[in-house]
Amino acid sequence: MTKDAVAAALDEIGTLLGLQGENDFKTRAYGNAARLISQLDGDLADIVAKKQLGKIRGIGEALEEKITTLVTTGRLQYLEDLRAAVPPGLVEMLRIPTLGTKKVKLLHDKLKVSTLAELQAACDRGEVADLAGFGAKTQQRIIDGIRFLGTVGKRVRVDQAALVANTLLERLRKLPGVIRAEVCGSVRRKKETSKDIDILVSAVGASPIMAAFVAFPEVTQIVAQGPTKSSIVATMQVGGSSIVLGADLRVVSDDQFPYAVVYFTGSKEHNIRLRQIAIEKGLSLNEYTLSGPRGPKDNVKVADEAGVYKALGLPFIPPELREDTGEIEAALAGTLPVLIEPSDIRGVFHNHTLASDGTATLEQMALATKALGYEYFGVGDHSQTLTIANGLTPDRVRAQWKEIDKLNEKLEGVTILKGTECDILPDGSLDFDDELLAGFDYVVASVHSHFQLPEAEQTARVCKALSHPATTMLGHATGRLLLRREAYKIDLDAVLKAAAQHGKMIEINAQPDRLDLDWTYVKRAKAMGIPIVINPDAHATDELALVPYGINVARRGWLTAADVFNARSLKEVLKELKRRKGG
DNA sequence: GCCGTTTTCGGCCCGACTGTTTTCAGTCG
Repeated sequence: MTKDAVAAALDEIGTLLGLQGENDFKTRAYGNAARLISQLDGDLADIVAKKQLGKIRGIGEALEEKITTLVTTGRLQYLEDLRAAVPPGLVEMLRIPTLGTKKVKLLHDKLKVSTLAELQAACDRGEVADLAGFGAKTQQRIIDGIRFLGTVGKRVRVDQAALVANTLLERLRKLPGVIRAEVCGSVRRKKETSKDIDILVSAVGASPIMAAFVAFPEVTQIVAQGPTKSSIVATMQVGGSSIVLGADLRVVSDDQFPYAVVYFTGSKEHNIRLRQIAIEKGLSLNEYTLSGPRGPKDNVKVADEAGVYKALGLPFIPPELREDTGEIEAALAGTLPVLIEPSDIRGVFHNHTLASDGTATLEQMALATKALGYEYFGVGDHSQTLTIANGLTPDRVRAQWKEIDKLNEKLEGVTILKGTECDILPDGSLDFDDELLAGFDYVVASVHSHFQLPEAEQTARVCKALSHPATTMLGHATGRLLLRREAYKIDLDAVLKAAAQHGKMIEINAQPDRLDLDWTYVKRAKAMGIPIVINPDAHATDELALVPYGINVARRGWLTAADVFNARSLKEVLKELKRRKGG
């Protein structure tokens, strides 16, 4: 059973226990364990086999036993019993905003509702409003919640969230009285998807800002509006589709801003660790202040976010690392990585031109690459089998090589590299013969077909492609399309092992709907010494600018410039590619 | 459920907002 599957099972146990009225701390322990497992470094099966699970802070005897059973047998009677005892409709009800486990349990116990339809009917009859602790407004919120389930509360991609967040941020910055304003939350931590937007503002007076905020043209619903906090739903139309996303605004005084920006950037788990460190120092950290044991007169005053970390005895921790996956320990030990920056990138390898399914010529793409300040443009058009994307036949490949040689004589300040995005065929072989493959500067091997293979076959297929001497790097390792298509079933830990064994690189595909390899595996790949390549997979000149989305993933995966192959200069890249070809 | 320089019990981060109460529980982050 994979980490994600184990984590999902633990999360489900926590939810089901909550719906049975189990105490919050117990249910939270399961949720916490789910997070620990999903973000675990190293191979879960190994850790289980070596009985090392109990050493993880937050996993005790009971969880170790349940996780071990899940990993070794693929099932857990305890979970199946819970599923049998709790109607699945109750879990669905939790997706309604303002409904948590306690209210759902009460609705089920008192009104005998077990499905969304039954809950809707009970609301229509006015029965919910009559329940103790409920009322007319709560009933209306539930009715609205059921109606909006399809749109509000869904996650959106980071590029979409950033667009809405920055639109609101720019409007806020123009308001009179606003001193500092920042997007916080998962958008600032550069997570691949976001459930909502958090914006923090410091100002002299909060109420005019709140009033202006809820009246912004993007605001389609006001969920809550208080003196310092408001929640709204924002809607924006982009390219024919609409983005619907919740946004919270908090307004604080300017001396509270540094503490608040830490607090609202999160993650929640990171904040809890910071608060514990404060307690160990006899201090108390909340979103407004860092106070000492004798109250306000002991308050530690700082000017900015870095000052908060310094006061806790820590170096500044970049937002991308704030997930409580070891960054606190690294900060305490002084071993935080110097994360890669967009400006470290010197070129790109995986891109398409008009020759396959791109929209620009080789020359246009190369010049656009140069305009971004890069030294090399690697073309990686599709290979012959991928006819739907106009994959290149061997003859067309040789013609493209000639064109590249000509362009390289003519162009200044940018060099075109001869690459291919070569299909990994169902049996794991590559889509060109060895002689042709040897003529490329490098080969990006990718899966574009047969996504439904059983996990063992899919894994063997990709591992075989990685063992091919011509393969340089693996493209989009899981084929996932965020929020649209699941990753194909594959044992990524086995793939990483194969890459390490054969000395191959792995791509971070920077397309915002891919961001594949996922950051949790990027971190593990680094630990295994696997070089990472950040590729825009550009099909048009403007898509070359997607590289920063890949940088986000690299930073969340703790990568430094030294860990990323295309942070190397053209000279170094050519030397390494030549070495790999045995020359 | 977990955890331990208050160690096998009794805590577990903490504040804003809402809706229901008339002092607080639930939800959310």
